[in-house]
Amino acid sequence: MSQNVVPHSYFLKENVVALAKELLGKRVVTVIDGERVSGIINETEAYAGVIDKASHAYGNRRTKRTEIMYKQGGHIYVYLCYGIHSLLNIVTNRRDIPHAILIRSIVPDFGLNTMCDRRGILNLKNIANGPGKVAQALGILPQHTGLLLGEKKEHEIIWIEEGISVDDKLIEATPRIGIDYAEEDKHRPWRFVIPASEIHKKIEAHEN
DNA sequence: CTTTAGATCGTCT
DNA sequence: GACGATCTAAAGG
Repeated sequence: MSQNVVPHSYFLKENVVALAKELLGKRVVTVIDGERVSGIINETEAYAGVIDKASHAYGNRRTKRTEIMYKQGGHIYVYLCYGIHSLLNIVTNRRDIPHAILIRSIVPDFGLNTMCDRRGILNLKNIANGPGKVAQALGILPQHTGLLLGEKKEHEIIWIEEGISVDDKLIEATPRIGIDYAEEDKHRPWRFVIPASEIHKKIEAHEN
């Protein structure tokens, strides 16, 4: 069932922007609280560390919170935003290069019931289309910071699978969301999106 | 459909 | 002490 797992070494790649784009179409899987759920990634943002004013690690900022970003690629960084929302990031690049990719949206393809329970009943279409919703649907919390992709810890595990192929022409690149403070870096087109409808087509075609 | 306000707390200044 | 890599409900058009 879990063939085509992407090894965490995949996230050692240097180009975080290219990597964020490549993540589209891949599948995130979690087993947390004994519940397995997964979804196809359809929106990401790249955060280019030291040189990127939108990044928590801008200017080589090293604090207790950002320390995880300086580990090798493939680690999980979960940021608590507005005191309420957990945001799921994957650290990339080699040790001491604090790059990260924010997963902003997934199209659920397994464990819909569990996701609905975790989120509270809502429009199925909007169950994981936003960074806070993604983490909540997957059962991810700030305490999961430090997990390495594919490595089980206390019966909890998160990994990435190849998922589905995506047509490059469907990918839209836009400025990142919610980073007005980032001055000249706020316009960089480092957010990548595929319409959820396109993912649905692929998922259905695959099942038939 | 769009706009707006309120929730809520760890982190850094 | 201020402020977020956000979401929702409610109110208005």
